[in-house]
Amino acid sequence: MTKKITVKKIQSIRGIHDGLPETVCQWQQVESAARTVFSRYAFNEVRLPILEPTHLFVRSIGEQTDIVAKEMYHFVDQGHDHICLRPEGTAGAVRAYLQAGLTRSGLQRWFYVGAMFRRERPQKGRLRQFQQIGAEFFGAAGPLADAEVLAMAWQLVHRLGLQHLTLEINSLGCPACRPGYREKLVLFLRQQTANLCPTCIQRIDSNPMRVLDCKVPQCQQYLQDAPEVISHLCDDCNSHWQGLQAGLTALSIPYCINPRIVRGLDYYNRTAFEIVTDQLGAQGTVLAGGRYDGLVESLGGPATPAIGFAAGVERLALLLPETMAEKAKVTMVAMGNEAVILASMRHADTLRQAGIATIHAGGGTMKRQMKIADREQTPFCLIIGEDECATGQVMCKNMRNGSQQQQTITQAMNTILQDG
RNA sequence: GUGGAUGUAGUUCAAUGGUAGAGCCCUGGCUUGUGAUGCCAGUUGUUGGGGGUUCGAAUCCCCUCGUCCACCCCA
Repeated sequence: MTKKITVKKIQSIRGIHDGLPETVCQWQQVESAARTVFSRYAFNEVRLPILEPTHLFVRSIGEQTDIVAKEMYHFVDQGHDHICLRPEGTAGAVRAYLQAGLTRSGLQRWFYVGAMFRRERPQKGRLRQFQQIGAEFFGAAGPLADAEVLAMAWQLVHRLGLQHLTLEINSLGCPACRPGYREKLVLFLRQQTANLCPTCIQRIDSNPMRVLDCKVPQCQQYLQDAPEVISHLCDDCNSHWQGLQAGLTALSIPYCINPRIVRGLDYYNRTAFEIVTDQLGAQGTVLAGGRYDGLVESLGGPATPAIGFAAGVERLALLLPETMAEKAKVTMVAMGNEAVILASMRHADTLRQAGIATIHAGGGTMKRQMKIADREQTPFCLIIGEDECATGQVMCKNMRNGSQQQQTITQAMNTILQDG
């Protein structure tokens, strides 16, 4: 008698999911679209660390942001270093750019794909470990760079065949003009305190621009007449803003102005943009980015203009049609003694080396092996028994129409390759 | 961090305090070396986990974990 022992199943961590074949297939579609599009804009891939010093994000993203204040996975390692799992990509990219001493190497166009970590409550389109495709363009100050980067982002979603997406743009001003605007906004908001939600009232002092994208309908109602950044831009910011729009128009990129776009991360200035969908519930932002001219300097480098964006791989994948994992082309069926089995293995390998994805049904009864071929949906079956083995041939069966004929392995290979 | 819904076989779902079941999947069979439909047979569960109430709990209560959705935040 054997006693059945049940072992407690180990589960993945909350909000951290496995990528199984069908899902990964979609991720790869997103990635390959990005690689194709980005390479046309001469952006080069970088692979950056997942672990970074905690301080990097405190300094760049801002201590007051939710990401840093409560969502980072951080810990002290055995050497007493403060380390965290990166919650986003831009800070690490800037750190690497500085560390490599590239500030005098002209323009740098980078992109990356990788996992980011934020300890949030999971929800549709929101995971604790998720993947971002990001792009960063260092060293270009003019609006042409903004237009190109936005165009690249737009081409990415376009290449994925996604419909019903909107590109929204805004300008956040700069350290020269934002304080003046901020004062006007605070003045306006103070007159509305009776009508605003408690969170908004709190934010009037802490971060007044965030009030603008409050989702409470009543707040939005009273914010309709709020002063907008884009009508309070300084001359430089305004000409940059106009230049961006001229660029987008010249490139025939459809966009709409959304003066409510603000940024949770502290380092953004001037151009801010998002590509949004109405098909993902509350998590409608599929790609977001903007200009961050002050970040390189604030991390200890020379003043360097820069612009970038990040796209959520899982969110984009949610918009893609369902896909099938990669299927094999041929099932190898072997009937007979060991010599036959070995011959079938050699044949399978010959096919693979010719670039034909092949699975071996593993011997056993004919029926069992044919069922495997059927389940795997391979369009062809190569059957080898003692007869075929003796004549150096295989039975090549077309599983779609049921026809079959004896052929040499080379002939069979041609038949399969011609099938497309 | 807050709120709502939810958790039963590999999977989709039944079972309204009284013996845990069905479809699909899977395995084998319906004579010899041929899959999809058909027929027959078979395997599968600490009912997420732990406590409590009860003669008796998948069912009621408490705790905990996961999932989904929303708030918040963001990609």
